[in-house]
Amino acid sequence: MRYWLMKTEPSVFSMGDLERLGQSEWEGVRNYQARNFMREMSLGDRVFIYHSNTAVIGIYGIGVIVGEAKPDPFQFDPQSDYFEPRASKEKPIWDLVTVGFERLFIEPITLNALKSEIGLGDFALVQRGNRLSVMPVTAGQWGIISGLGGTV
DNA sequence: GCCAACGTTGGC
DNA sequence: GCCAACGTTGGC
Repeated sequence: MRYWLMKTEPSVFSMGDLERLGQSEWEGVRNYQARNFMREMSLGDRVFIYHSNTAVIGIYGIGVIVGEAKPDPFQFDPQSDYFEPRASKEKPIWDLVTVGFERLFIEPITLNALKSEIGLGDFALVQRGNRLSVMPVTAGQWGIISGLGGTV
């Protein structure tokens, strides 16, 4: 089993939405590196769910991969913001995975807390200018982050 | 709302 | 293949 982190803007889709729905397809990823990471995901992989562009930025809970990568149907929909004119059903470009709800933290693990944790210097999320919306988390990083709270 | 950092596009 | 221009991300 591997570990990951996925970002979301809570005004679009939040950890609370995931809890309410039980699971959700993670459409709209339009970055090749992020897509390639999604293709590496396996059933049962754990995912930190991170809220960006919000008042309290940080990790709000844990999800689990319940559906592996498959073509994102929104790329075929001209009415969608996620439409991709270069894609066809024969040659899709973008994928999505399905994320299931596992746990909502009582309090988020804030970006500030992650940044001040000495053992997380190599973590892509806390490096300057990082814009990747899907990234791997090592088992060591997962352990450190889990120890920062949230699960209490 | 600002703007630095970054990925993508497209002309050459 | 280079790289300037452009659009987007995301913290502040």
